Amino acid sequence: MMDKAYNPAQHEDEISGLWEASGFYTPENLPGDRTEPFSIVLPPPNATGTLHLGHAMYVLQDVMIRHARMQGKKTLWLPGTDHAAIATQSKVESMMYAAEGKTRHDVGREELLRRIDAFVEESKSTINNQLRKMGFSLDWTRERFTLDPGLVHAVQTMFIQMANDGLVYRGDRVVNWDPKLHTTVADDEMEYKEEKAPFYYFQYGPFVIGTVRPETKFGDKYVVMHPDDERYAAYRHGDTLEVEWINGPITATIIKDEAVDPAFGSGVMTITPWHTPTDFEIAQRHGLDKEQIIDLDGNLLPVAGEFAGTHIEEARPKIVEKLKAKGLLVKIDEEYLHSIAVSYRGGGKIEPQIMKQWFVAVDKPVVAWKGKTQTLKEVALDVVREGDIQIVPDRFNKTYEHWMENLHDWCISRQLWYGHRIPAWYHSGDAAREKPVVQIDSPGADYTQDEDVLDTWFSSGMWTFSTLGWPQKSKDLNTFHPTDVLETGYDILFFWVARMILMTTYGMGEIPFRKVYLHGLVRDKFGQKMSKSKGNGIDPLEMTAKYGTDAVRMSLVTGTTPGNDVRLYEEKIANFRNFVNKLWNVSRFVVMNEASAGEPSRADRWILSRLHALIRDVDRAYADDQYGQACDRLYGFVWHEFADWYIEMSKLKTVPSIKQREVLGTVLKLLHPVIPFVTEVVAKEAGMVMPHGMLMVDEWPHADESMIDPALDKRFDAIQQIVTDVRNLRREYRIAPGRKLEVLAVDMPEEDTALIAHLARVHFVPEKSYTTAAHLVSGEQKFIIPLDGVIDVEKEKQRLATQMVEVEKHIASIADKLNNEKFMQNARADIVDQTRDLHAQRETELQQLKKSLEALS
RNA sequence: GGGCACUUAGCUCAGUUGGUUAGAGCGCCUCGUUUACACCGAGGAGGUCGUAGGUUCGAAUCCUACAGUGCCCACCA
Repeated sequence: MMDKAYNPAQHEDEISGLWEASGFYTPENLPGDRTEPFSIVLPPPNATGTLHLGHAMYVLQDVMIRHARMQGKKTLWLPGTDHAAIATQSKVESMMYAAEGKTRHDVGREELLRRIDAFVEESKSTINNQLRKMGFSLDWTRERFTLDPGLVHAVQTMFIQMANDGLVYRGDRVVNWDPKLHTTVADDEMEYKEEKAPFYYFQYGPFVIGTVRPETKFGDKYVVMHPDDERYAAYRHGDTLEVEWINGPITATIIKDEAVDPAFGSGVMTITPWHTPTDFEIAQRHGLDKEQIIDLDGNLLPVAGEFAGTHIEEARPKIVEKLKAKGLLVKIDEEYLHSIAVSYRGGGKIEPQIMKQWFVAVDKPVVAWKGKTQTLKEVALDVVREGDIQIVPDRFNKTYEHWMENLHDWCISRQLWYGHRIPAWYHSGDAAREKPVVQIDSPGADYTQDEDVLDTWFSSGMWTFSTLGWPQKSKDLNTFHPTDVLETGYDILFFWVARMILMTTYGMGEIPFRKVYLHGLVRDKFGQKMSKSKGNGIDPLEMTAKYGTDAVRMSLVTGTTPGNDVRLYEEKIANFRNFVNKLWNVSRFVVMNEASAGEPSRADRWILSRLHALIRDVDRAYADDQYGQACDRLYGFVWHEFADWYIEMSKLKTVPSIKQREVLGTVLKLLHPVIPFVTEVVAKEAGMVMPHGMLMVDEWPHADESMIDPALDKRFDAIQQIVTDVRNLRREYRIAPGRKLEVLAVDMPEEDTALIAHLARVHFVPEKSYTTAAHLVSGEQKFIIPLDGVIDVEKEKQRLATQMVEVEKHIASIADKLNNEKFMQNARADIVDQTRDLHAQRETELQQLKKSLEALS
């Protein structure tokens, strides 16, 4: 027997168990003859602990998968986790440091990796439990991890293939070095912080140069200015001059380059190619020398002379002091505001360095695509521009293109221990490590492997196909690749989505997915971003325990639109808990009532009309990726059409409603992708006939548009309006509930008046009228302008005149029948006035309309 | 500096191709316990749809400008 209120905790585990035991999460086990595949790979959460509410947005994928499964598709939703090299290693390192005061160098590579593995195992199991708890229909038999042997093999294969094609190369480039974490950091793993810092102006020969970082200036022997700068026209490119500098005289060379902004400072600068990307580019353009000034720990090198070995922060004021003593300090601007780059993860100040690193060449034409040999970048742009990949919402197309167009070669080596170790080997005789041998196994005893690991996005870039068996030509790849949708947050469009497109078009020769659906960020009560690193994530389990998984799921789906942020808070979840309970009770009512037989009533035909309109609208919403709208529509139908009217009507014994079960069954199916638990429970309780006894694999309803009857819908709108009006009338004039109220029937079929009579407890007096007396009495009279544009103005006027007479008559008649003092005195005058006003208003409208119609013709 | 989005009820937000009276939930007020549901029902108050122009018979919706908010990208020595 069904309880009065739905208790999620009582059912969810059982239902989960049922689903999993069925094996239907695995496509091969699905019933029926399914040929059309539908696949999604789960964006792998980082194996760094637990999931937060941001991850709960995965629910959209479950909605898509469950929907497709009910449509009879061969559905695969593949789960897995990401080793997230830098995030995981730094998390374990900091836990280790906090607990034992040990660093990775104290325990060594092997022990650290052992600890990380243990931590990751625990994380994975926590994460998987959370995913199960959310009711996600993931195929656990295909679970993957980016460091699984198969995936390691795939990553190595890809690296080697790219190296052979010349797409992966080793070179000296400026990289973002994090002196704290001792690794390079990707461009998009940095963030900029505003900082106020003293800006120093120094005399450099005849010039004045400005800098916030005097400690980098030791080796500056190039002085650069814009070629068109009139002030320095006397100096020619390549001229040399002697200048007095920090540690004595130096020979400076004049360089003219357009990168210099003449309007900034003096329009002259000296450059430090080793530690500034822009300077590096200038140096490359002119073939200038580059010299390292700062070491990897942030200490000054011998070039600094007396300052060698000093940390830069410590050295800076001393250098300024020295320059001042030499009379080279011109002035200091203390209010200078500039932004400094810090590492996303560790928060260390980024120090650009020239280092030997591995790169992916994005501008090298080696990718065979659509019969042409193109660059990685060109292909990645092409697939989006040509619509092979659709980005939802499409405004992100521009963002994507802009980013892709400006992409530089991608640095993929990281000085970490955890991750995919680079399959490159150096001979002991090659001290400079300039001739790496790229292959999986060691070429021999004289070789040592590269110590670095790959950027974690290198392996996650391969996620759609490495998980399906690549480089083997597996059956899964054949069936499920390209995947149908990639659903993820817009915040990792660049990090991940773009890289998947680069890697997959090259590696597979096909797109990774047909559609990218980007959701917004889930923000907390205060609009704060819930992020992996900030640790302000809310535990989804807490909410599911309190309000039920369905309520959490629905509150994440309803009211969300693609690409827009979602704010989630407890009241919202509570509201959907109420909805779930409403559905439960509607079902309870239906189940408790014997199904009646006979001819469908007008109410039956109405609810079926509404139901099929609902299916149509939900289908449209799904097709347009408007999941929020689908939910909204379902919410409204269940509560305000099915429960408030149809069920209420069915309580009147005189209005048989025999479609209760049918409607309920359809509604359960439509709601199942969003709120799978309660719908599954109710379907069982209601004894619905389902394949394998499970709603999960039942058929998605089909919208029969011939069932939709707009005239009937309109009629019922009117009926509902009249009932409401009459109820108001009753209240207004304090007519006792027991007392019958007589109103005029208006061009209305017997069936309708009967319904109104019951719902509003009125007695109808048949009489001809333009509209209903109930409308008139409650002051709700409205004139509808026909939209077909065919209006007989004279006839309409005539009609209005007649109506005025009728109105007077009606009012007299109603008043008599009501026999109510107050009504007699007040209402009568009011209504007559009101009707006159409307009459006048209508006249004006008609004149205007006439004019415009004439103007048109 | 470049780009994108947002601005609708007290709060959080829907409103896709312009079209009857701009919606929902929460909150607030009134009434109500008729056995599906108080995790409820009936009703109500509350909106110059950021501002100013324009297009149109008709604009929250399209166009222009402006203001405020948020985000992304780039970054100057």
